[in-house]
Amino acid sequence: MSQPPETVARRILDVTPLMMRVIHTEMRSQRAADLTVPQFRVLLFINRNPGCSLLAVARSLGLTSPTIFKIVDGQVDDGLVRRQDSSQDRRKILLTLTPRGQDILQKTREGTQLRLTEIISPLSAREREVVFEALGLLQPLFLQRNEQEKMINHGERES
Amino acid sequence: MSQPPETVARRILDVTPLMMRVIHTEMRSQRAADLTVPQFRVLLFINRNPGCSLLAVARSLGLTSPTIFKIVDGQVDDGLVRRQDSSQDRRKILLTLTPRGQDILQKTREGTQLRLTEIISPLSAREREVVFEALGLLQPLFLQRNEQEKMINHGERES
DNA sequence: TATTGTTATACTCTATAACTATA
DNA sequence: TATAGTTATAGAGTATAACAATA
Repeated sequence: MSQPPETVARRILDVTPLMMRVIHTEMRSQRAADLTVPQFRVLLFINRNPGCSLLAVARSLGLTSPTIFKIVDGQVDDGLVRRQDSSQDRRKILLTLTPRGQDILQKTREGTQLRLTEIISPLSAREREVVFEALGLLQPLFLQRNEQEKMINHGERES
Repeated sequence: MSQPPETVARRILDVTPLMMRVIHTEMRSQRAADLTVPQFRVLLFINRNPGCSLLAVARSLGLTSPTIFKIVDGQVDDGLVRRQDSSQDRRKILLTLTPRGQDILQKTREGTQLRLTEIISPLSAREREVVFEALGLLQPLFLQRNEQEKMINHGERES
């Protein structure tokens, strides 16, 4: 009845890329305002953490600062993100979403969510409950892992 | 108790990129033979379908032929994939894994699976069962969706 | 010295468009 | 005419290395 951890891990490895591919395709479609997944994630973080720094974004996404710099730079050009100098610590910048950025974020989220809703529509109420619970179990584990990898990288850089 | 489809969809959208990020990082690490996720998926498909054509790979992954061509071309250069001309239909090529390709695929799969196993180790037996069942429910839905999108693209191209 | 952001460079993934060879 | 593979081109994501400004 109960699955060994390796079997569950294998299934995560099989299914996650499939889901990611669908999410990616939907976000690039015109319906969802044509964001890439990393762009979407950056907007999401800034929306949840207005006034955050560039490095805060990079750390939360598990990416490097040049990577985030380029993405944010493009979003500033596109009028989605506002970049201000911090008066507290003049090395830092403060990132916030523009109204347009908020709008695009919401449209993308709604569009993608709608598509995912269609895809899972064959599930019964009980099956939806199972999926919901499962992802709720996985979320903190993978969040924590992202943090740990960040710290490991930090340690390696300094050694 | 039961979650509406939109809530479940939202959670898929929240959690999938987190998992994908961990999978990506693990595959790029030296432990797992340094493949990208698309490279891994190509090797996986050829391994399951020896003698397949380039377009078969592209369709199964939901990507275009130039994209797959470049990935496969690099893998042929790296000695992971063998590309032969088909004697039946001389437009086609036959793709197979070399022993080295099989070896790298297995090492990558094992390494990534091991990392995922570590990450989910806090789960109880019952929780593992929930995760396993949930992903088993999602897999066919997202597989089917990939196929549908492929056909939609086909239709649009011909119109 | 350490941190924050930035620039330079290089590589991979991805798509569209256009092409060749074959059916 | 249609299909399989290829090439050219362009844009986005990603990392490492090196740098300037600030703390």
